[in-house]
Amino acid sequence: MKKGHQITMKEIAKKLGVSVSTISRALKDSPELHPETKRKIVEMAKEMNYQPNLLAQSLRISRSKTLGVIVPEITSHFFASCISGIQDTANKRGYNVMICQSNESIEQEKANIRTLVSSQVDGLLISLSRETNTFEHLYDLYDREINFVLFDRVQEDIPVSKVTFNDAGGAYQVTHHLLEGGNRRILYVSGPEDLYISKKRKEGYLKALAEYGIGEDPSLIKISELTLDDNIRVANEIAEMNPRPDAVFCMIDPVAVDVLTQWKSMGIKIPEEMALAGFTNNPTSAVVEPPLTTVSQPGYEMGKLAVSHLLDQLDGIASEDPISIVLETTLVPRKSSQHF
Amino acid sequence: MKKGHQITMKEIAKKLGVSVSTISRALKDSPELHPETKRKIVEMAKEMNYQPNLLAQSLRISRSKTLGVIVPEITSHFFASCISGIQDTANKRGYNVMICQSNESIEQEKANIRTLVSSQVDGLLISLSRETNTFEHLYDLYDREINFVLFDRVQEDIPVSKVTFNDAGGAYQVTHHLLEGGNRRILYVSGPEDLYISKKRKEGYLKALAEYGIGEDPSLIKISELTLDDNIRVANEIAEMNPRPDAVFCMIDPVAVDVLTQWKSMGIKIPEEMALAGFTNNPTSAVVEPPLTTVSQPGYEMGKLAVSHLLDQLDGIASEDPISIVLETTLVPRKSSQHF
DNA sequence: CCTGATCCTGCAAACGTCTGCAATTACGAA
DNA sequence: TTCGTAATTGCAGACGTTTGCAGGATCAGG
Repeated sequence: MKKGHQITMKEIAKKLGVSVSTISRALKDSPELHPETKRKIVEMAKEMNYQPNLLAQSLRISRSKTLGVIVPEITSHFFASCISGIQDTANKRGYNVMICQSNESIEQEKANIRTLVSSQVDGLLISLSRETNTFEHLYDLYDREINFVLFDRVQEDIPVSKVTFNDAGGAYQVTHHLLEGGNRRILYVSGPEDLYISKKRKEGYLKALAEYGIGEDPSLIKISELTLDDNIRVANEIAEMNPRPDAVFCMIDPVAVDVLTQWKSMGIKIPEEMALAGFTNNPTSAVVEPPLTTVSQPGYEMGKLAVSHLLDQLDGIASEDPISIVLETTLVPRKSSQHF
Repeated sequence: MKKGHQITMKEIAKKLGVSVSTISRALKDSPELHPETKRKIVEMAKEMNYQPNLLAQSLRISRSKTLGVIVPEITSHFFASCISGIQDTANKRGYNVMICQSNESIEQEKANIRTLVSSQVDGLLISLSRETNTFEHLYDLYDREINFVLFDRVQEDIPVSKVTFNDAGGAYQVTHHLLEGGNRRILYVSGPEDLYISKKRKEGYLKALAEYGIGEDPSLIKISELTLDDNIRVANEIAEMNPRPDAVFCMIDPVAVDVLTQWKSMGIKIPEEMALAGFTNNPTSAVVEPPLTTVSQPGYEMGKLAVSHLLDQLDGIASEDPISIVLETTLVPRKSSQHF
């Protein structure tokens, strides 16, 4: 199987004895062309199965009609949903999408940015990696006036548009729910502390506690590296606490699921012995036993909004000033939190 | 924020008072250049933060170093894993990847092919949509000598390379496992009959039965459209059967999970009343209660192999003759199948 | 029959890069 | 000093499109 050969305008032109410019005009339905000529060309193009060379086109008009997307990992259901929303919306508006994953590595993230920029994408949608705690590469994009929008895992200070969930609000909802259920000693399992969502969700957690007159108790905050091993470590540590907390709120569902599984293997009964809750509403959370109380974040919607705003910026519809879009989350109460 | 401006070779050339061709040669480390000139240029390029315009480059050499990927849906964990494998491997070999989803629609699939071809991808990796039961668009690619490889959801007759799982083998494994467990009346929940995997898995199911001297029983085969509603319908139908089957083997995990959930809500005990098994080993299957017996398909590996072979073809390393790579699956026995 | 307008089409340059070839310079040897 | 050769650089055309401009044809009106 050899390198496929694509029909070009030149070949259509030769076949019909007209110039390439005429072909070009015919195919974009220019009004300054004789209808008959146009008809013949369009017909011939279809017959020869002509497909425009987007590369050449992009080069000429210096717009690629392509967007770049960088997510930490595609295999996460949440990010996959975001991507899905981005794709569908971008396609509807005539844009293609190049997707990269940083695999939670800042170096990979930088490399992704480089290739996407080299590929002349018209704009970028970025969700930062876990490792990303320095932001020169983003400021660099900013300085070069390359359009981009941050979503979900954002950096707050940089003056570009961002789409986030109301993470603090979601954490507040779930903590409040646990408090209402009668739980008072509520433990928060956080991710690494410099993560945007770690901070925000802790904020909401503390706010809910405060409303019940409960102050921050360092012994009721644990930090996991978010790996399976570390989640198990945390689960074990909690199991050994004396007294144990009434309830445990994990920053993300996978942690809660790992903790739950570990506890089940130790014979700890949930929710009888402790209440448990997560965050994100992964598909998994609905089917574990007991079903996991969590907070739902519509990823598809987030992707859609992020890309819509980026395209509005590119098309000059949106104002040039960066905005911050905050999506609300919804509490999904399930059996795992029915402790009392 | 205005359209970002990229540094070009021309600007470096002007700044240094040399020609563009010299810049080009310096940047690709041509040996026919004075070392000193080369050094100066490379230095200046770095200082000005020059990034090559991949579009122009691709146009010039008529190779885009980009591959196109089409999957039915990104949000499926299995396909996300494939994509991940494809990405990592492609990047390692200097290729970029454009990902599209067909959303299980043949029209979308065709549209995806069109845009990817227009984008001058060097090759395609395609997993067919559920709707795809006509294949002109693939033969068209073939006729135009565009390299592509089919994976997972393939069409058998078309003379291109394919990467699949031993679906029949996997179904055999799981059916055999159920038989060994003492089950005899084993019901198979299939997907739409024209689907490649529906057929293959049925094949393995029947083969295992045959080895136990059991023939095909049409009343023990149900077909689901693979939607939630239809899975529930099937679950109900099975529940109402009299006598019920000993065991149920679902073509894919999500069906098994839906069925399980429905049965639990009806108070049917699994595996006490019936054994249950799925296929694919989704993350969900490990955490449902009871954990679901299934067959694991390493998607990351599949993606890796598919893209490796495609790149080998492109680079002329692999023979031009299409090959068929078949990956073996592994039985993952869990509690849901411990009926007797 | 002339003039001007209108309609249609082609020429050529441009987008940014690569590369065969020609041109220039430098250098050593005779 | 004069060549020949090698080393270094530039020119120009190409990849496939798009588009401003100019040119040719046609036509109507005077």
